[in-house]
Amino acid sequence: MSFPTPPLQPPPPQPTSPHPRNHPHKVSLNRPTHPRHATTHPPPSQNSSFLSLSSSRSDFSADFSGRRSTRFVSKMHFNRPRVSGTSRHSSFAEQALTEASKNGAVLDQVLLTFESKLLGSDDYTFLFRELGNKGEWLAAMRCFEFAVRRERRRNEQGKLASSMISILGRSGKVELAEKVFETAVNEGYGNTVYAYSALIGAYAKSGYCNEAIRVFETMKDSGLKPNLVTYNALIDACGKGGADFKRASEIFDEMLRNGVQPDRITFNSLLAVCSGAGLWETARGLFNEMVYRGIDQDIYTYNTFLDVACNGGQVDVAFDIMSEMHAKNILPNQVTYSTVIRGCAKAGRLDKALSLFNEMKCAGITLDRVSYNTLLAIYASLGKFDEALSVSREMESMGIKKDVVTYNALLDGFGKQGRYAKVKQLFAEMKAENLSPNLLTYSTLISVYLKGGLYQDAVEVYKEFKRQGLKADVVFYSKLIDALCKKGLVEYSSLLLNEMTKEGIQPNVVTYNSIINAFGESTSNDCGSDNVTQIVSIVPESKVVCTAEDNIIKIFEQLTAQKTANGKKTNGEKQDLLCILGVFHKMHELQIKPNVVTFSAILNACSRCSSFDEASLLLEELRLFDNQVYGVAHGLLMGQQEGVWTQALSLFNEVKQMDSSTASAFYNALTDMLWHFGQKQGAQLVVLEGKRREVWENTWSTSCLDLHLMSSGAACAMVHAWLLSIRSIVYGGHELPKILSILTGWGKHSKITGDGALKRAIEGLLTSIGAPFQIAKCNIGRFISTGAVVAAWLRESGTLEVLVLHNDRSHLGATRFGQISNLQPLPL
DNA sequence: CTAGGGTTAG
Repeated sequence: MSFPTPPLQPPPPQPTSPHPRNHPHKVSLNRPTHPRHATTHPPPSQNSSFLSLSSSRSDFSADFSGRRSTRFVSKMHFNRPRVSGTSRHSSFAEQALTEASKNGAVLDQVLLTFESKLLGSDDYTFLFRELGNKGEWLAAMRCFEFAVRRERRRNEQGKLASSMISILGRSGKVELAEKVFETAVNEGYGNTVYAYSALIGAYAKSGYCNEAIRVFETMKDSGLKPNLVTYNALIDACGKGGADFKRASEIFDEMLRNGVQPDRITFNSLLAVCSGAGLWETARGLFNEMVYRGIDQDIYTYNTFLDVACNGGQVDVAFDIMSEMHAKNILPNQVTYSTVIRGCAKAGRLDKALSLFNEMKCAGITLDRVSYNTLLAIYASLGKFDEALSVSREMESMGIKKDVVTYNALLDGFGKQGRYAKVKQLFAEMKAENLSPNLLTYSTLISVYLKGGLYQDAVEVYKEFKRQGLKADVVFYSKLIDALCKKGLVEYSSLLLNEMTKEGIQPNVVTYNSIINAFGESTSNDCGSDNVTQIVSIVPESKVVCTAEDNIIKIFEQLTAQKTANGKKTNGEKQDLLCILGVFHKMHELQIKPNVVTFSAILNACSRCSSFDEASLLLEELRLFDNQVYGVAHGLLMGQQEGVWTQALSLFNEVKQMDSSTASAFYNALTDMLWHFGQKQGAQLVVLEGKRREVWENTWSTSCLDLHLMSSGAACAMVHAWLLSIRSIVYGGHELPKILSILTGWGKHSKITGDGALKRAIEGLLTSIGAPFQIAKCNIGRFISTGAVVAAWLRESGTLEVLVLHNDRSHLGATRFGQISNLQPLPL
């Protein structure tokens, strides 16, 4: 057995209509936002009163449910004190708080002293809320219990319990909140809408959407009628817990059916659901719906709306929204700015991000902790360490101490540049400042060390991580798996995959995409059969009896011992491609929905494969999973004319909704694959479509062609198209600019970093077509020529012929042979 | 009951 045979029976999904909804031409390219664990969901509701929103250009296809990663929980701000309107407590309550806060104070005594003066539940609520806000849970709980015990009236006890639950919930103490709730119910004062709503809110804050819904059902079963606050809390839980929009809209529908009118907060929370799910179009629909219903927008609405726009890569729209805010006199605050700035940075518009910081300062908005960390992270990720460190100094001079986020950004930045000494120094400094490294700190460090081959350091950090009692999550493991894949150590990554599964942590689409990427890199990697078998045949139950010794430590120590484990050479590319099919099946089995990144990774693997048959076979097989997406890739590869292009355009529309780097990766991968297999005209069609949709910024002017963000295949196709357009300028009787240049950059964006593949490909292309360009003396990433020389060349008789591209293959079946012809063609 | 910041795939 040399490689795992992929299962032959077709998987359940029907190629004809993967969409339950009404989009016959809709392509099911799953967008890469917020990967989640797979869970199953009920079918879409038929009687959605949200029809106007969900059936207009909806982006439901993007949303294949499940829980999202822990990052959303860690993102939440606990301990944010509540801004209360009118205070109902007496001055005695404040005195009691002062007394209780004194050093050495015994709370029980303070409570007894003030018992006669405190005026019932409002005073006690004030007291334990303040204690809770200070993080003194035990004191808050004792105070609450004291208050409940001395209170006779049931409804007052109920008030106390609801307040306590919501205070605990806001601080992330969800278990304590549960306990208070249970006790309250058992003792007969917890069976109120308020207590239930508070508990739902507590679950919401911690991202436990399913639990919130479960409690909601229990509440209805016990005969209580949910009110506006209940529904709002529940929708909030959907947003925080990563539920899909469908789920939230079902709650919304139910709310309407029960005659509860949604308010501003309802809509703000619905918008937040869109933000998590990456549903820009839906968010726009909601925003319009608010206007239609006469519900005023506030700063929350706008900030959330901006967040959705930025997450969807719609930075220009974000600017429009900001001007709308000004017009409506809803003034942007720190949240507004840090949201949009981050959006700019994500979209690669750094100049704009930095100018927004200036704008912010000019507007008199002082940078806060988040703003500073955003700025610092931008610099750190660019490797601009002087600037990053200067931001951290400015931050401290403003009285904001560096926190874990600051350090994590610095560690990541320095680590990515291989500045290990600096990494170690920062890590020590962080601990010296009494900041506890968190899960992210550890995964960053371990990944940095693995990538650098510093396995011993990786082990040390991992051991420390274990000593801290932190629990690894899917992101933690995925990061390490990716690091190992990047080192070409697929077999070690598969051990980690096994290990995480045994620990009960399900891999997600990101985990698998890392692995698929590693398969593509076949020449430098060991993609031997054994590890692949492991990857596709993970069994949930533990095979190894796990002793006190941690398996990950064993794996890392093995690495340390072997040092360079890039051993045996693979049996060839054919095997790699079929391995991908196996991985794909495995993903399907685990209900992990592949997305556009999976698609790009697979196409990249095809581009590295010399066999057309293998590539087309793989794509054809994958049509069984997703005929629309892989049908386009396969159809273009086969040179099919009719039908495919229409479908391709609809695929491109889908991609256009995604952020620029996702979109360009997609176009790069698809064009590369087509170019690689001689479908050059097809490649050019795709690349021009990408250009038309501005996937690569500023690619094209008469005097300069900037290819630095493109893959080799895309760039080659683009060069042809550009030269042809220049040719028509010449033949139109116009002058060319004095200097023409073609930028390839330094290979920074190449799939294999720093190898200059793009530059070499363009150099080869220019030579082969006889284009008179030379490498510029002052810039090795630029080819130049003069307008006159190029014009003369373009006028030569043979030039047009070399510039016009053709497909090696056209029409279905023309070049089909071998096993492929034995396969049934699938309906398109 | 509502808003922004560090992490994984390309």
